[in-house]
Amino acid sequence: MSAQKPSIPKGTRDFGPAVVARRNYIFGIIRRTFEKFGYAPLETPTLENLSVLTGKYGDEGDQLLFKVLNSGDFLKDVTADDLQNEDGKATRRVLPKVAEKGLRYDLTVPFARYVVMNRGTLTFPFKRYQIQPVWRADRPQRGRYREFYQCDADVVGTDSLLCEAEIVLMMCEVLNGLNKEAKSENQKLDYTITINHRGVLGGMYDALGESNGTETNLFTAIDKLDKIGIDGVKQELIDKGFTSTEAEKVFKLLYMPATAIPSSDQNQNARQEFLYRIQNLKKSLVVDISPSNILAETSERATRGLQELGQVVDFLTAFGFEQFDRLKFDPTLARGLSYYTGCIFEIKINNVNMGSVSGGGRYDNLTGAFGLPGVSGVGFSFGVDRLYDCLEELELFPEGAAATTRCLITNFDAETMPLLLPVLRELRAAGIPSEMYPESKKLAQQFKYADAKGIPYVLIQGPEERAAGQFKLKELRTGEEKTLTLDQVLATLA
RNA sequence: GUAGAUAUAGCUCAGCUGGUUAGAGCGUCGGAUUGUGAUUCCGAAGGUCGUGGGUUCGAGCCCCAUUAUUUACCCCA
Repeated sequence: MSAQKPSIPKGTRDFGPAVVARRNYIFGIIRRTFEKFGYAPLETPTLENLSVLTGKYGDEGDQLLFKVLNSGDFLKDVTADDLQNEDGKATRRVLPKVAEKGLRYDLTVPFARYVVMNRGTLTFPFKRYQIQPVWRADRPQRGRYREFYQCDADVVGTDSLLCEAEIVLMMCEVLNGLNKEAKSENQKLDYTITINHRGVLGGMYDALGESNGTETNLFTAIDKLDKIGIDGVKQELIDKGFTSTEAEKVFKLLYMPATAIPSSDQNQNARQEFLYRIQNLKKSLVVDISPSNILAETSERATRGLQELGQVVDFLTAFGFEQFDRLKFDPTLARGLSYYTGCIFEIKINNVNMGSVSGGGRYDNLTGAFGLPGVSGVGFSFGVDRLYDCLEELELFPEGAAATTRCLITNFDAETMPLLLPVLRELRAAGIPSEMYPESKKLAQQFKYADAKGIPYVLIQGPEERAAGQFKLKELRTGEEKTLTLDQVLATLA
């Protein structure tokens, strides 16, 4: 029997020590930001009941769920009739009988489930963050994995747009934090936070009047504007049942001339531009709504959406937010998840070819699916795996993030090694991560070990040093060697 | 689900029009240096060329199939 070649499922990865250290660096910045804004940690099970997961992400989402086969005789409830596939629905019939659990697909739905199950004990508004892996049975490709981490922060139980404003603040704080290590300006993550409102999108649909195309088709088509261009979107709209007149109308609404009130304050300019665009769109929507129809109404949801976007900007201004140049209003932003109802967010890194590294939005009725209607929530999520790929491409990781051990004690021979164990204890007691090389191999080998592991210092006490009651401490980076007493060693390494 | 690309040493990849014994760099191991890494010099090990068929006097190279990986589309973090 030949040994099998080991492998891991596609779309999954091992994380070696150096990678884990750098991932923890990212997690740390995100976690500290969430906590600074008053979010409390939550963890939920890897497995959820399929009844919790299915139907929350649309038909495509259900397809991407990893289902877990029941334990034991998982075929015991399946009948011969179930397996008849003349109608092509055998899979649908059999699935609930053989699998009742699945891997979580995101962190928001488990959170909603948790909120409903614990509504009696929670204090609202409830702010929680959650950093855990999720699984999607997707086709892996650049920046897309089947197992990846999400870092969610959500608030439920308040409609206040302060939450939306704070999401922008947290997004900036995390990305600014990640840019701290940048050695030059063009090494930084050049990020843009895009914001839109589902009401604005809905208002555009309303502005078309009676149409054969569906609202969802309109949203997903214009979301692709930056990818496939005006003609591409137009074609897709027509394919999906819109008339070319309607398509033209959509582009008329999206067309927003740039404002021109230049001043020396870039932050002020960006803020003005944002507000100007909102005003502009508001006018367009009103003017263009079915002028021939006497019963035409100004779309209520559009008005509400634009008003809320303005409110978010006002809160940010009052807070003293100074990065309006990072915040763009983009009426074409749609985002896939169907449960969003209010503001929606997305972060793109402009100088790295990567999908969005963060996204989120408000959902007015997420807990409704679990029997608790009328609770509003808003939240967002960072994709750590994508952020990692971006930082790596820009070489933005701090040096030494990978090293754990600070000092290696060399091992001369089996007899004297135990005599140095008290020294090892003292190093550790002083809070210096240290290790003794476990075998009495030749020194070259032990030095190579320290070098390969990125250990900065090697401590030596051979017969000569012992006779003098001293130690030799070598700093590998410089090659410098010093003969020191133990106290001096501790002082150097501390 | 749709379309393309790739598969050769532990890793990254060369390999010409199909022609003798399969190549490099890095890494690993040994030595130069029996108390010193990285750097320098010398040496060694390491291959069923993804797998299975076919064409040919002859296949790493051409053809077919298959598997794996990967990129783009759809969708998404």
